[in-house]
Amino acid sequence: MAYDDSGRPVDVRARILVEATRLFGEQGYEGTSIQQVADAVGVRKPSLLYHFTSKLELHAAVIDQLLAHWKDVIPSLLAASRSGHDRYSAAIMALVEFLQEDPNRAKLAVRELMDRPVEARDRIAEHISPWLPIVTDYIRMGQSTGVVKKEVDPESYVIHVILMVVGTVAMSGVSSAFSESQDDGPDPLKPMIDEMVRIARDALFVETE
Amino acid sequence: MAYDDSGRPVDVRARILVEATRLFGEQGYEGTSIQQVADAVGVRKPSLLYHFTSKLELHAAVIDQLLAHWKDVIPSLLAASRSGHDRYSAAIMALVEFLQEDPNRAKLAVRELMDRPVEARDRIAEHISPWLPIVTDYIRMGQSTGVVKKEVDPESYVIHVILMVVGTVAMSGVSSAFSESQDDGPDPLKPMIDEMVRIARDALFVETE
DNA sequence: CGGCTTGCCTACCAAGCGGTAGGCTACCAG
DNA sequence: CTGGTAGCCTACCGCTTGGTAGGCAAGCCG
Repeated sequence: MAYDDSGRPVDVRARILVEATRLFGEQGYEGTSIQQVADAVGVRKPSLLYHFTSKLELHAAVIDQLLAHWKDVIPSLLAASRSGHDRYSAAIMALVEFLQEDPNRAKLAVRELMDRPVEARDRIAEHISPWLPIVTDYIRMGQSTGVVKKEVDPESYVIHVILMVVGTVAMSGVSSAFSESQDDGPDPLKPMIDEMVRIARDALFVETE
Repeated sequence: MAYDDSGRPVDVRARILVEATRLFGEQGYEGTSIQQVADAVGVRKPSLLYHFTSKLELHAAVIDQLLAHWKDVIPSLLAASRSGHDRYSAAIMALVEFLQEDPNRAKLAVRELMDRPVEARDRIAEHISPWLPIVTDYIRMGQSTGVVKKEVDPESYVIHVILMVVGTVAMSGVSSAFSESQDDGPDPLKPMIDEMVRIARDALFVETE
């Protein structure tokens, strides 16, 4: 894919996808008109509809692209999480950073889960569930070697961690409502993310103090 | 407030609020037309607009009602969580049950946080933050008596737990995508909720095995 | 050259949106 | 009985929506 001087894709179709992802994430599918997307890209509405014959097709393309991104990131996360506390934390941090690159990814995912639960469930079953056993098997292995708490329900645990990460990034816009005065600094989300990693770690591994 | 034989409010205004809460939760604000709400209630659109002079006012009323519910529930949760592991778990369960009564409460809250982060932040600061110190002070007290882990960041911890509960209920429609075959039974969400309570507990209290 | 395809455009459409005007009925107070 | 108000209605408004028809310039290919 080609990019221009300011890092945006030259290809109009790709630029439409970028703006649609952003706007769908910020405002939701129903809250975004294809006119808005066209304006953001800098083309007329019928030109947009030349590339994506309907709003629904545009939506499908946005989701496909998001899942394609996931497919790239997941294997590296799996590789990173394969040994002990530190690398496990690093894996979660990598997921956080992937989502924080563009917080609309997280928002978009959350919206999708609420707006189209049935379709979202099917897409999860197709694209994400296949690698779930890799993680849960590994957790069970840790349980048998005594590294991981035996009370952990592997499937539920993994889902909760993912939900917590996605949720935290998606709601980042409101996090400052709680920590009243200390909202300065470059990354006001950092204490939240640190605590999240700690929760996930403490709930998984047996104490070794 | 008066109710008819099937438990629905007789008062039209109250019935509009019930249906609007449901539809805004299921489809979002932009995804719901006042025509749909009117149809669900069984009145004409202008009749609805007689009770709420605009769609925005209807939305504000729905959110107000949700917050009023919260205000009733929070004190009982606080009272329940005041002593040890078991009652802490019970408090989380009470919150889960409050949200599960009508899952659209959770969905609505999540949508609000994403769609209007600024306004949501203000409302949280007004209605919910006042209660936060009560919980965090109690956690800090537990830290000084050695019951609660000293690494816990009280503010972040509480927010994560709330986020996890609300998120789990809001996404309940897709949870069955992961646990493939065992989705039978009366409450398929139960293992998820049990694991959530365990995560929250293990991340808070020091181990006493 | 001539024809075809690609990519973007102007102009337009029916349908649905949030909201208003104004009329009708039932009730309640003077 | 009379005037006012509450509650709901039919009819309508301007505007935006997703989507279509069709034209026009540029480039590719025989």
